[in-house]
Amino acid sequence: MTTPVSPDGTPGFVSNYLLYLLAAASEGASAQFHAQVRSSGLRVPEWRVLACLHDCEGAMITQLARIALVEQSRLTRIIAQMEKRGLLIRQSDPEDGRRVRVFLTPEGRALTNRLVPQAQAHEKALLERLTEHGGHHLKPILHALLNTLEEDAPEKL
Amino acid sequence: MTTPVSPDGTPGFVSNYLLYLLAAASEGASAQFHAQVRSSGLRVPEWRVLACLHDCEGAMITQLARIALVEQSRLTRIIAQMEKRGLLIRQSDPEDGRRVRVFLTPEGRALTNRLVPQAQAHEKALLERLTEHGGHHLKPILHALLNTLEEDAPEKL
DNA sequence: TGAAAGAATATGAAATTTCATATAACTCAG
DNA sequence: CTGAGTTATATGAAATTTCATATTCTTTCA
Repeated sequence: MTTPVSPDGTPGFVSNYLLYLLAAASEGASAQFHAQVRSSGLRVPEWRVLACLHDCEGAMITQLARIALVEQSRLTRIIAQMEKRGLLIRQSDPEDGRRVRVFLTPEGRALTNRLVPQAQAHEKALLERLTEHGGHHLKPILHALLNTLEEDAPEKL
Repeated sequence: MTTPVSPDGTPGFVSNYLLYLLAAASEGASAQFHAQVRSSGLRVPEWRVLACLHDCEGAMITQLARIALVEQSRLTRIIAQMEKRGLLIRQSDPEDGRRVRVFLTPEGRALTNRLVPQAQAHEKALLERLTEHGGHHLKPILHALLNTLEEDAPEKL
């Protein structure tokens, strides 16, 4: 997270490189909340799955993988673990037998309903600390970036 | 990357959640360039190490880990692999025998000097596509975010 | 219809990552 | 100058991740 500068103080390439800034911002901004996630007994991708299901119960593995930013075969195993733990269940789609739809169990939903407000509170606090520095620009510009990226992405919905 | 919406079209929590936007933006923005990295025979953390060394030859493992956003023991092994491949060398610091300082080999430097301009070109292109959407705000606000995070971070320099 | 192509998920096996801790080197108080 | 505390790096072992591919089901279209 520390801004890297050369020994002589020259700013260098990395410290102002967009992809570094994005990765560092994502890591840094997430660090505190992710600690809360872990102390709730979840790993980050598991929390992401729960958050996605909060919005989209019954989503397919592939959808969840895309939204949770996790590779599909990895997500399959994560989902399997979470099912064993009783956080969610898989159900094959009667409309299309290839699809597996994922649903929260009551326990999973309870955990999700505890974490989502924590996430929102954390977000709020973070944005408030940024107001003096144009914090209200942040989300809009990230949306713009994502939209721009989707334009030319070979992304199958 | 796809904006997740509920089946009924309700925007949902995730699609406007800051930490999601940051992670998705970072992933999405990096995807194309990281493909170039891999086709140069490097994995992403290896590229990050090279980029850091480009700015800070002779950095310590711990510094590199922090800047490259990689956990220390993992970086130790990545550095070992890169050394075997002849991209860099380790040298223990005569001032302080605990420290290991890392230097590029000519081969490593050549690769770095090929990739850094590619990274810069990619960044430039991306920012240009964002100009209509306030792209010039992006880097400043990310810097502001990082600064804010550093303020209260227990970060040892 | 039924064979080929396409999609969604699962899985084996190798490689990597993580976590805790070991090792080695330094600092400093007494 | 000695030992407790600290810092930097390394490492063992378990767990996870990756990559390629298998499996299962669906769609297409000749």
